Amino acid sequence: MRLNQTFVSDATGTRDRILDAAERLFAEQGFYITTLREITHAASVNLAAVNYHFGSKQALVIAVFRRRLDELNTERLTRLDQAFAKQTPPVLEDVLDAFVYPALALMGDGHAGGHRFMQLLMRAYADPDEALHGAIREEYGYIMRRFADALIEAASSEHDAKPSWPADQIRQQLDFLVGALTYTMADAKLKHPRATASALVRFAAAGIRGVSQTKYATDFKEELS
Amino acid sequence: MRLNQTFVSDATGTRDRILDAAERLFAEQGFYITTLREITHAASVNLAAVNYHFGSKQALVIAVFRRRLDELNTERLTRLDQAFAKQTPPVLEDVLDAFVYPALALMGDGHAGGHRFMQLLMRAYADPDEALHGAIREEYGYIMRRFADALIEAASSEHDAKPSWPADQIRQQLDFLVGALTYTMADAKLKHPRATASALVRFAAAGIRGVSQTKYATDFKEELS
DNA sequence: GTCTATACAATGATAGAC
DNA sequence: GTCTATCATTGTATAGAC
Repeated sequence: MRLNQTFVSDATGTRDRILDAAERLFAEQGFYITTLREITHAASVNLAAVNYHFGSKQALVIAVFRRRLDELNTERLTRLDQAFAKQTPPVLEDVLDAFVYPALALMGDGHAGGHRFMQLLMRAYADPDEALHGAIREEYGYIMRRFADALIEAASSEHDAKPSWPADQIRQQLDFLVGALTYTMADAKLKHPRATASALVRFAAAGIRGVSQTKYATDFKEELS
Repeated sequence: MRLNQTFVSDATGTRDRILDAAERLFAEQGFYITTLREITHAASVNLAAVNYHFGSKQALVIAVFRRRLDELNTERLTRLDQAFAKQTPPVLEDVLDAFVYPALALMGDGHAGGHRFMQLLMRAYADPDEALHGAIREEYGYIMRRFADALIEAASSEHDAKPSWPADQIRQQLDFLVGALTYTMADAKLKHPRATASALVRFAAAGIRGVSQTKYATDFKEELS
């Protein structure tokens, strides 16, 4: 597959040029405002080429997304492995670092491209498009399982007596972290991304450690809806 | 102001009918997919009525938003006052409850309208539209200040000796909470909203309490970007 | 002041020639 | 694989009726 590169064609293929242009424009302006004509003009290709290569604008969005998300999550897994190599079971903060830091690394030092990608990610979460949702979930499913397992190991090892950490609770707390990370990093006015990421790791670690020890229970009237 | 109700007109005014229809359709489908023709058809008004009453589709989005957000934040302030009435300085969990619970209350028991409003809120955060951003910030600014102050009071009172809680840190942690709340509640597959909200309050309380005591410091290479 | 009918430029998408 | 031509639909603007 993917042999659609002709010998007499341009330096880079049409498909890749579309992806690059779309990524930049989506980041700058958002999905809907950006028109296919803008993209194809910036990529110096014909308007119909988008529909030929990707099928629709929606599919192009997903393709752009998948590429970056792959990169982000690969980096996360690498760092997770390093955390385990350093110590097994790993330190809780190291696991959280492995999840948070790569998102930060996308913030290309002053280029401010990172904020925009986080905004894109947030847009994808909030988007009513189910196909886009599905693609994200698919891309994230494995990562979330790996990190949830790692967090359970790390947290459980701190409590000598306790047999195991409630898995559902950890998964829920990982969701809290994803929300906090995405929301905070998407903020265009964020001043010190590194300090913020560091604070988030400490906050999440304290939250995970503290919940099991908390005596105070905030019970809403009914527990199940 | 707002006396645009004629005696021979329909039961409800044109303006309100547009708002109601737009709110429902935006929630179901999102901002961009929903057309003005859909809205005006559902509201049984003329297409041009939208531009007459609101000026643009963008302005309509903001108007729909402001109405619900007002309601949400008023309820939050009421509960915050109750927390202070019960005990001053208030209990940390009570303050967090006052912020989290009203978002939950929007989830009209089975009607599932709450998830959708939270999705709408997330969409608004992620939207590249600066006018919408500005309207949200304006609506939220006062609330965030009030809750940040309350959290500082609550947290500081727990540490007898320590003079005051770092204000910037609390504000940052409040942002973490907003992100986690919005992301989690927007999830369409959320099973037990009440239990989740309760867990979030405990998580955030532990996070806030724990950070100051944490010895482990996750320092990224450089602290300032 | 409110509302309606209508027109307009720009959009995503598609068919068919090359 | 690529391009030109064309389509229905979109948000918006305007002129004029009540």
